[in-house]
Amino acid sequence: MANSKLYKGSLNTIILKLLDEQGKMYGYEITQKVKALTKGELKITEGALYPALHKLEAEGLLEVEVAKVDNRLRKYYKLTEQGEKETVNRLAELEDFIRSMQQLVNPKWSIS
Amino acid sequence: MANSKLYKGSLNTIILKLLDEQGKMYGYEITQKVKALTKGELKITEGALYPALHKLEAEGLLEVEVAKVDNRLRKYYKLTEQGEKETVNRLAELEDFIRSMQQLVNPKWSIS
DNA sequence: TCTTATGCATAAGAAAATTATGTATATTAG
DNA sequence: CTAATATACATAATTTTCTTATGCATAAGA
Repeated sequence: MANSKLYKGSLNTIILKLLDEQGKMYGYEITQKVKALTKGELKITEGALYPALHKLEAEGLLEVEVAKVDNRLRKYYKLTEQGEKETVNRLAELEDFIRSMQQLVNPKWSIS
Repeated sequence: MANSKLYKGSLNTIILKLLDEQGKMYGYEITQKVKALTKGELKITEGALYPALHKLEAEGLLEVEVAKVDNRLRKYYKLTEQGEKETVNRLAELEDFIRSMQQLVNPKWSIS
């Protein structure tokens, strides 16, 4: 994997953002969605994802709903009310961060 | 600090990039430069910076030159030949990463 | 029938920060 | 004059957040 060491710290925000726009998602679905959106550039490993989901749930930002599809288990996660508020803050922070990174690595880029 | 948990993994590349364009810099100067470039958004802590510089030096990407200015010590770092090559690769990787993050958090943004 | 895909989970270890110190000199403000 | 801030380096303890390696189980495709 190319960017294996790069996205530390932003995984939680990515999860929140995806749930915010998709309504509800299950773990495996999240890994596939990220892979698709970034054209394979970013791959979320299960070892990172599941603990992250559990932690966000423990923090009260997510809630779970278990479903059984095709005899296989799925755990759908969605934002709680508190989760929606936090998503706004964390997304703003992440966007600022991305802007800052751009400023550092390539000041010629502009955002429109 | 706002983004304290966000820039993990990219510090090394930021250091390399700055040294690439500035020629040589010393540690404290790097912290100030990053603060200035990002308008205070990103603050590199000394606890992160100095070990990172030492590690990059140990990897053969940086070389040091000690100077005394105003009776105070300064350690100027600059890229080795190998460091310049690595900078190209790591910068490209970081730029890809930034693009991917944008794709995830704000697909409406475009880069020009 | 064997591999790949789907779907969850956790444990061990590594990487990369934060936080808290420590040392020392120079400058600025009260 | 003296206390606080800025400059300049460094490291140790701890925490956070990943990677890697497993493990279990069902479904689909070659």
